[in-house]
Amino acid sequence: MSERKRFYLTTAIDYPNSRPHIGTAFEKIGADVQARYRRMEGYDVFFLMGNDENTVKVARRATELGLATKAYCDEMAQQFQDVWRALDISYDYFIQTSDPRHHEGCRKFMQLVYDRGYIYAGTYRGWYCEGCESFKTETEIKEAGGVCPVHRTPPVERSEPCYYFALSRFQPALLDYYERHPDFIQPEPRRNEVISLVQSGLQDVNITRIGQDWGIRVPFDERFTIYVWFDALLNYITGIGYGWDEERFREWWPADIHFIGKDITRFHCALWPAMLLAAGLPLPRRVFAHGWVYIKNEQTGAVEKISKSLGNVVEPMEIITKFSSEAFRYYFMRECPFPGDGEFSWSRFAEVYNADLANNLGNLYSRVITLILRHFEGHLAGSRAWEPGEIYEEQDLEATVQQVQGYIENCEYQLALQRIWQYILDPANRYADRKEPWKLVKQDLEAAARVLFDLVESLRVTAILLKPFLPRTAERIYRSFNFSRDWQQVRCEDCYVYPRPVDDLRCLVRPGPDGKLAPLFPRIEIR
RNA sequence: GGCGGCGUAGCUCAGUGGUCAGAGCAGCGGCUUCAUAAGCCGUGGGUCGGUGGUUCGAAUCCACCCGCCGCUACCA
Repeated sequence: MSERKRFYLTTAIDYPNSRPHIGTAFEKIGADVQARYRRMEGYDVFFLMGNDENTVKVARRATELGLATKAYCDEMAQQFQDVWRALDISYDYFIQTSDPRHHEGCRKFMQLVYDRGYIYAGTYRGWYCEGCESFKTETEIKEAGGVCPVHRTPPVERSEPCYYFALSRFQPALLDYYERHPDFIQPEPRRNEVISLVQSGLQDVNITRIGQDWGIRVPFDERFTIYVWFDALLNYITGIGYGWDEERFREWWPADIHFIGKDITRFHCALWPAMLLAAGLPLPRRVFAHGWVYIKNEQTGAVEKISKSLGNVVEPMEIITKFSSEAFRYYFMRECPFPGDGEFSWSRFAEVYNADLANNLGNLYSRVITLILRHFEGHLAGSRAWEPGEIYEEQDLEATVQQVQGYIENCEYQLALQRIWQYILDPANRYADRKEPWKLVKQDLEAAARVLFDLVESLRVTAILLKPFLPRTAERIYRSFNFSRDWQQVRCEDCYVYPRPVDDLRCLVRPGPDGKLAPLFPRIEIR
C-alpha cells in the first residue's frame, strides 16, 4: 500500500473576548468544507482550530468578570467549541494558546531564531495610551484626531526596551517565494497587495512586551513576554506537535492551507513565512484569505459591518436553533462567495432556503420517494441489472463532477453549489416533468420504474457532491436507499463510475403517521 | 496622497473587440397535481456609471470625469 496523501489545514485563532459571530463562522464553515472534501477523497486530514488567548485584552476582560484569566479562557474555549460543534465543524484539535505545550513550543522556536541571529535587543518608541496600557499606531491616532480612539485622551510618547525580529532581512527571500509559488497567496487581489507591500520595504518588528504577567515568557530574557503575532502564528506548528512531539510535527508540516480573514493577510504572507525561514522550517503551501460577511439592514437596505455598537450582531446559535446547521452552512457557502464579501439578512436567508433547499432539493426528494413507496412498495424489482439511463444523456456527468471538484479545491464554493443545482437537480426536476412517472405508472409499470430509478440516481449523485457541504442532509438522502457503496467510503468518482449494486434498489424510509414523508427542509413561511 | 479593484435587468452576478447583451432569484402569464401551494413552460427592451477617443465594429481597448471599495505594518 502506498502512503496516503496528507492534508493539513488551519483556521485563524480567535480572540475570546466575545462570542463568535456569523463572520467567524463563515471562515470555519469554508475550512470545514475543504476538510470534509479532502477526507472524502482519501486524504489523511488534520484540521486545526483554536483560540488566541495571550493578549492583554483577554486578561483585562477576565479581570472585569472577576475570573482568573486561564479559567476565563477555558470557559470561552468551551463556548466557542459549542458553536463549532453545533455547526458540524469537523476540527481534529482545538488549540488554546494558554496551553503549556504551546508555550513550550513558542519558547523553543524563539530561542532557535535568537540563536540563529534573527532576533536582537533594541528600543521601541511609540505612542502609549495610559488607559489602554498599550501602544497605539500612528494611523490609529491620526484617524482618531490625535487621541486614543478608545479613551479619547492624548497618548504619550514612550520608549521601552524590547526585542526585534529582523523581518527586513527576508524581503528578497519572500519576493522570491511569491514568484516561484504563484498559488501561495489566494485569491489574486490579496497576492498583489502583499507583493506591493513587501516590495515597498519591510521594517523589523518588535515582538516583545515588558512588564506583563499574562503571556509567554521570552526564553532568553524572562523580563519580557512574547508579543501577540509572533506567539499567535506559532499555533500552526505547536498545534501539531512542535516543541512536544517532533515526529508528529514532521508528519504534518507544512500546512496545505491556512484559512484566514483578508485583514490579516500580511501577517500570514509576510511575517509568518519570514519567521519560518528564520527558523529553517518549510513554508506553508497556501494561504487563503476569505472575505467579510456584512449585515444587510432590512429597514434601510444599508450594508453594515457586523458590530456590537450597531446592534446588528446575529448569533450563530439563533440561526441553528431556528432552522438548522445545514441551512446555515448552505446559505453562507452558496450566497457569500468565499474569496469575496457577502451579505446576510433574514429575508434573503428565507428566500435562498425556500428556493434551493425546500422547493428544489427537498421537494425532489419527497416526490421521488413518495412515488416509489406508493406504486412499488419501495422496491424497484429487477433494477440491480439496470444502468443509469438517459437522465444525463445531454451532459457529460464526469465533466460536471470534475468541475465541481475543481471549484471546491479552489475554495470557490458558491460556484460548486451553483453547478450542482444547475447541472444535477434542475435537470432532474425537468426530467420528472417530462417523463411524468405518476402517469406512466398507470400504463407501463416498468417504464415508470426506470424513470424513478434515474431520478434516484440523481439524488445519489447529489448526496455525494453535497457531502462536504451538508453532511447531515447528504447522509440522510443517501441512507434513504440501499446503495451498494458504504456512505463512509463514498467519493466523487462514484458519481460517474456507477458502483454495481448487489440488490435491487430499495427505499429505506417510510412516511410518518400522517401518511407523508418528513420533509428534508420544511418551507419557511414568510409573513 | 500613492498603488489596485469595481460600477451590466428589482436583487446577486456572468460576459473582456464582432451572431438581436446573458444566468439565477424575485415579479408576471399559462400548464400540471407525483411532491413541502412544491414542479414545468413562457415572459427581461436594461443610457452595459458619464464624456471623449482608437477601430469597419466596444459592455469588452485608451484618456478624462463621477461614485463605491481594498491595500498603504500589528482588528474576526
